[in-house]
Amino acid sequence: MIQALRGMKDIIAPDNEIFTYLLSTASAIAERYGYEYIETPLLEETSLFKRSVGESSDIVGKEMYQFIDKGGHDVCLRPEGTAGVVRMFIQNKLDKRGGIHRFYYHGPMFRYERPQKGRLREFHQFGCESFGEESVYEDFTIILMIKDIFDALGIGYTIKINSLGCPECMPGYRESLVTHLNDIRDGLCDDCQRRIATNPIRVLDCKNGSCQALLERSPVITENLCETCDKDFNTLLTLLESHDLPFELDPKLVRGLDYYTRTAFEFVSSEIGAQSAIAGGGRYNRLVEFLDGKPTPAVGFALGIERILDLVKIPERGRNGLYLGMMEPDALPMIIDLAHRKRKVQKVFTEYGKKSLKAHLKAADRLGARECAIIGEDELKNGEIWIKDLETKEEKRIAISEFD
RNA sequence: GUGGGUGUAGCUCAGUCGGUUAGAGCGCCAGAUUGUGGCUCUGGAGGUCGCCGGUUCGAUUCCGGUCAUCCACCCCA
Repeated sequence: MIQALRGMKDIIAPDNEIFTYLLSTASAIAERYGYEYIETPLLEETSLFKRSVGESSDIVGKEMYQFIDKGGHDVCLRPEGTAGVVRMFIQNKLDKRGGIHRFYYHGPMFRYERPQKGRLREFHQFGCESFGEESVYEDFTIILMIKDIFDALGIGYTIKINSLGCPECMPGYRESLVTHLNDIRDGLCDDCQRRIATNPIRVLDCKNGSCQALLERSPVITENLCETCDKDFNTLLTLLESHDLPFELDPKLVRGLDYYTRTAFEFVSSEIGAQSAIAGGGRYNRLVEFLDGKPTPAVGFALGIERILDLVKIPERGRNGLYLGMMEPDALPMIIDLAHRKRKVQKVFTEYGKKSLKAHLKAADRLGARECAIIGEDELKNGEIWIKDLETKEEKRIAISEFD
């Protein structure tokens, strides 16, 4: 038997309904915030991710589905969504056009990891990217939008937030951090010793207990921000407070992707196991420039659909649709015609086989239909159809021509 | 990449200290006076006991390998 590849899942009942409900809910909210739908290719040139996500990241270093295509091009399945949207933004010269551009997207992402709860090799994200808006109020608004989405889906969360500074304050901080890290170098794990050279900021969120103990006296990023970054960060925190958003400061929150500047945040849930980040994002003012575009401030986020699937509370849906069946084979053509007519306005189930009334009712019930309409011997003779409302139990018999 | 758990009916799981026809609940199908769903009762269908190999007179059961899956580390949404 051929089965789906490791870490890849079919989205079937009951998840399929939650999946589409989630997407339509999130999309509707994004639209209200002025975002427009965008779709970008699943396959991109590998260098796009090397330059945006960062070669030092695990995602690019060891988790990409990367291969050489028949034309000899180094390509890979996208491991995340932001890079492709930024590429699209630049390629279409939207950076030169100026103004504000806001996009939302959703679709599959691919990372070659060991699967576990909340972590698949093919998984789905819903994300938003806002280009051209420098104001920290945009950072806040995007967080507010995520709140609206999770509230609409009935999902609880807390927010972890940090500021990673900007080109003005980050280099100075990085330098003092590296100095400190070199002092404690011998006590750090192998990974961290390597990170001092490649990406010292990442040492901060090392999960190794002994590293964390040594890091206690290391300089704190939020205490070393430049005036602008500090002011913005405080504005953001004040806004979060005044809107009752449950957040906690986390100076060790370093987004795993290299392109973030200033605001970095993560929405976490305590109900879903070790992979607790259900959404993450932040500001990435430098990324457009890194990818050869005109410097453009940007902020965005992505949420992991599979991670929140079990948390979504979907509104109860009652019986819906019409079930059509017959007890006399001669009536089948009428059923087919009627179904076609009815489908212009509602959901219709048709049964092609001759069945007892009891079997029809049972089938209609199981399908969740609201009405069960049957043509039997008597009805066929009189050009009528028998209809029962499965909820109110009301029954009636009317002329087929008048059934509409 | 590392560690641990699990693979028996469509689903959730029992069970076999190695021995004839491998079980339950749910689900499915059919009946319970002829054309009335959900509840109840009765009956029925459905399983190469993940796969390969070893030990044995004999393996679903023991051993090894393999694959899959789950959980955790790591990583991240």
